[in-house]
Amino acid sequence: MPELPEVEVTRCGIALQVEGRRLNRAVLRAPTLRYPVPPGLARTLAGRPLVEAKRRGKYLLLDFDGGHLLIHLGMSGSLRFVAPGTLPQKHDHADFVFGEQVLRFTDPRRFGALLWLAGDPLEHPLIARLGIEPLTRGFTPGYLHRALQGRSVGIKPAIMDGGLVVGVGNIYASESLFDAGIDPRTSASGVSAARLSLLVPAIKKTLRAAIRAGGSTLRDFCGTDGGMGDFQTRHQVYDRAGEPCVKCGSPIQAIRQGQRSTYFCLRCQR
DNA sequence: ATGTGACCCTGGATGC
DNA sequence: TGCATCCAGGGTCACA
Repeated sequence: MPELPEVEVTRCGIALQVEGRRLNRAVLRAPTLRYPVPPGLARTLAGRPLVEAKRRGKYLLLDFDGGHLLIHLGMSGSLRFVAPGTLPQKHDHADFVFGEQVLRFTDPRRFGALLWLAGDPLEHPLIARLGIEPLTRGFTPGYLHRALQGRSVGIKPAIMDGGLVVGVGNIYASESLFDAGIDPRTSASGVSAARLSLLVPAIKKTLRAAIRAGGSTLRDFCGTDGGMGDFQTRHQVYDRAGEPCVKCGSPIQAIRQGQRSTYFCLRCQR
């Protein structure tokens, strides 16, 4: 589920609910997710105030007094506030208790991660090599043009490469390329500067729209109901194979690129 | 350095 | 109903 917008909405909900509060207790039920969960993590966290909830790419960085809790949601992870005393279900791997607020980590596929970083999080190997944040001023057509020099891979897998730009996942890569009218199979270095000047705003627009839509359900996320809403139900191409293109009506194509599904319109994307 | 594929894990959908 | 197969929004790693 989680692409950058959902991670950002999650970060925002955590900031609103528990930033500045003390974590009384953590319950870790899974010894291993994508990586081993540090054995002493619950003890490490107990009693520390949460200074700030940050995000880098799809990584959540919860800055506690004296260290950083790094959380990645993987493909199936989520963080929800649940009422105290709510019984954990099968895939509820962690609870972070802030007084009456219980933040619960759920991840059926266990591709997520919980790590404790005592040092500078920006120097951690998982963070250090990440590319630029797409919603910053530095992410420009010129930046992307330089980053794609000499890259022969398709433009779609290229913009999903977290070493170039973070947070553009499989859904929004297809959506952004549709918005910009670019064929996802075009080699990355072969996309003209003029078209990159369409693509960069398209990526920003797509991500911002998804965050806003998620933001409209923020109260749900912050409340007890846990529903994060359906801010990704309005895809133009993703998961719409064979259905008519919203612009021209021709059937949406589905192909595989690098073991991932890509959706696009043959007529609108060249 | 870049590109490709395997792999991590569980569950849901589909087909025989 | 049961079983096999494939697919899924993430990312890392080994290897050509």
